[in-house]
Amino acid sequence: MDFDLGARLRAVREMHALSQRELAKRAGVTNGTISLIEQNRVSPSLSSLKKVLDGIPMSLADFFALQATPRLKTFFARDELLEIGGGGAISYRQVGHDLAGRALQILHERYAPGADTGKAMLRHAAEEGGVVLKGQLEVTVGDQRRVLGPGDAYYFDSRVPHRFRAVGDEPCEVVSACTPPSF
Amino acid sequence: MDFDLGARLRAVREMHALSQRELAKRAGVTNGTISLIEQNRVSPSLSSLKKVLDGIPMSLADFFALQATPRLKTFFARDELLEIGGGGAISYRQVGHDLAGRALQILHERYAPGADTGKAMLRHAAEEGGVVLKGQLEVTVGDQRRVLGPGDAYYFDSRVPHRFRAVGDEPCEVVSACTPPSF
DNA sequence: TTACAATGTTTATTATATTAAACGTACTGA
DNA sequence: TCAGTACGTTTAATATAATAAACATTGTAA
Repeated sequence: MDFDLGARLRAVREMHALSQRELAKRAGVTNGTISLIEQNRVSPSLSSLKKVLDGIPMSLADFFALQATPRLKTFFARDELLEIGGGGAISYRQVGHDLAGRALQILHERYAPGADTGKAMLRHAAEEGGVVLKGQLEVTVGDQRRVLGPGDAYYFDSRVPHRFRAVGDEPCEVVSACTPPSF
Repeated sequence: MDFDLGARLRAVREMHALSQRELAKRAGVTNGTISLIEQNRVSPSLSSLKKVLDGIPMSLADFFALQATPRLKTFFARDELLEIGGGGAISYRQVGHDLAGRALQILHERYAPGADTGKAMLRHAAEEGGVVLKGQLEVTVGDQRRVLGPGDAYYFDSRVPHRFRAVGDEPCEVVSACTPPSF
């Protein structure tokens, strides 16, 4: 075997918060069978593996498709987030460095008091949204304008001209997402 | 088994213009083994099936993908996820009202201490990411697991089974985004 | 026809997977 | 502290898969 069948089954089982005995009961096999499979001490018959996956439930196709999934970097520590506008009035921390081919761009944004994306109102394709965490953010989309506070959010077609501006005395913090990446 | 494994193997073998003996030789099994499998008179061990497919050659993922039925309604899987973890332990607010036709789904999520999605979801939505704002969130993606704190983030292919769990004493807060199902 | 080679199938034996039950550990509440 | 429970692991017995070899059929060439 060129992949760790046991480890994969164990990962999937634990992901579903099932004990070996609980899964065994649902699958109609014994807990010992699952234990031995997870330790790679046996190579299960397809009928057994099918029963076990039915108990989760997961299809054989999905189970084996997991090995074909290319693994990207998944977790990012705070200081690993790419600082895009560092030092300026507006700074961005981008979730994921290497965005090539990715379908989403997620940003943790900080606006200094009074910071403004400017009047240019960049137009990029697709859609965009975000949640305000701290401070007050004035959002202008087309002819609509509104000041958002913590917990407020926005969502719009980003082909419409738009603009962000931090108002008030304190810094403003936002998490936003847009698709596709516009950089 | 809810599908005809033997017939599928036979079809694949004949498609490649291989005799049972020729394939057996390449695979390192006996011709009898292949005959019995194709007649569904045995349920092959995974090690045997793997050897046989290697002789064709074809991956297990491809072999089982042949039976894969297109998963519709994956779009609603997220709602199911939230219902399961619901009852107050996990609350969320979706940015925007009607999700239909949108390119992005953005959620502001709050996990009570110990709250757990408890389910590994398989979705057709391509990618997913988020930023932790408060508390400690244990994120499991495939067989990778990590505890994230404020400012930390995650990003992954959401077809991989995944799970979120709030650890520690304080509530956990996250803003996440994912691309919609691809039909 | 005859002989031969290649095909898929079947069978007795051997190897292995699965079961049922026991085992060890850790956690929990009385 | 002591049961009681749930967990993963291990082991002897049993069920099943894999092998090696024989069997049956078909097609082809001498």
